Amino acid sequence: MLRLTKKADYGLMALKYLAEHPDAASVSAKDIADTYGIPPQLLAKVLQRLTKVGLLRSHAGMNGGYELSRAARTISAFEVIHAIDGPLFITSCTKGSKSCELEPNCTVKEPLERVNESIAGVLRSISIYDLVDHETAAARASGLQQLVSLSHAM
Amino acid sequence: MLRLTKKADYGLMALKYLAEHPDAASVSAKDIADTYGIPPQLLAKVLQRLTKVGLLRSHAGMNGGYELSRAARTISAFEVIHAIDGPLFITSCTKGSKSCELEPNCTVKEPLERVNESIAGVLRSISIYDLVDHETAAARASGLQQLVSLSHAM
DNA sequence: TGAAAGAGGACTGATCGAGTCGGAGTTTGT
DNA sequence: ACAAACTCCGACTCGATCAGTCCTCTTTCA
Repeated sequence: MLRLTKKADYGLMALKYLAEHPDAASVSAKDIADTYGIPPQLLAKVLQRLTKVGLLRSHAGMNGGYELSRAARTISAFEVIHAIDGPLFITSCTKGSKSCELEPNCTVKEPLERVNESIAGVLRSISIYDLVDHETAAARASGLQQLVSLSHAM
Repeated sequence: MLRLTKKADYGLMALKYLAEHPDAASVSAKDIADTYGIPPQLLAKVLQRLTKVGLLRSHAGMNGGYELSRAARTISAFEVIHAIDGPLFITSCTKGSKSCELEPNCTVKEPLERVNESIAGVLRSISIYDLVDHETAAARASGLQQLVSLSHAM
C-alpha cells in the first residue's frame, strides 16, 4: 500500500492553490473546497492543523481565510505530510517511541529505517512550489530516479 | 503514515531468515514463526502468497517447507512488498486503473507520481541480501540519502 | 496409514481513515 | 449594533481494511 491519507492529499492541494494565488490576501477554506470538490469541513480541519503547525496564517471573520506563512519554495511536501499524517514510519512495528519489544529478533527493522530516511529525503526535496511548476518537479523527480538507479544495478 | 502492513514486514523477515539459512534444504513456516514470535497461520498465508508469485518454492508433506527460488541478491524489497501489499501508490486517489474523475483539477497527482517512482526505486535498490548484511545496506541507504540531498539545496 | 507439512476459503474483532454534525468564538461590513 | 462569513474544535458515525483465527483439504514421507 504505502499510501498517504486523503487529508494529506487535500493539504498539498490546498497549499498548491495558495501558492498559485499569491495575490489573494486571504483564501477561505470553502473557496478551495469548491474548486477541488473536497468536503469543506474536512478541508477546514486540515487547514486548521496546518495553521497550528505554522505553515499557514489564518484570519477569522468576514473575508477571512488562510495564507501561506512562508514562501512556497521553503515549504516541503515532507512538512505538510508530517503535520497531517504524523511521523512516517515504513515499519509497522515502530509506533512512536514504543517499539515492538515482543520481537527483539526483528533485525529487519534497522535497514528499513534507512529506507525510511531515504523516502523522507525525497519528500523533503519536493517543495510546494514544485507542485505548481510541473516541469521542474518532473525533472527533479526523474533526476532522483536516475541517481537511485545508478547506485545499484538490478 | 506511509507505512507498510505487518504482513509485508513478516514477509521480509521470513525471506531474510531464509537468506540466512541457505544450507537448510527446507524451512517450515512454523520454524520462522517461532523464531520471531509471529502468528504461525498468518505467516503461512504470507509465505503462500510469496510462493504463488514465484519468490519461494514450497514442499508439502513431512519435513516440508519453503526455500528461496532465486538468490537473495536478486530479490528486491519492492517485489516482496508488491506481492503482499499490492501496488504501492502514494496518492490516495489513484486506485488501480480507476482514477479520481471527480476532481479533474487534481494537478497535485502528477508530481506525486514522480515521487512515487522515486520511492519505488529506493525499494527496488534494496535486496533481501542487504537485509542480512547490515553494513552494506546501511552504507547504500545513506549513500542514497546523500545523493538525494545533493540534488536539491533545502 | 498417520503425523507433519502446505493450500486456501470463511469468518471475526479491532483499528483507522473519511466524512458529518453541532456549537462556540471572531472579525468585518453595513 | 447586528448579522454574515469566517475560523476553531470536539464528538460522533460509517465503512474499509488489517490482523488474526478456524476449519478443511491435499500432499508427502516414515
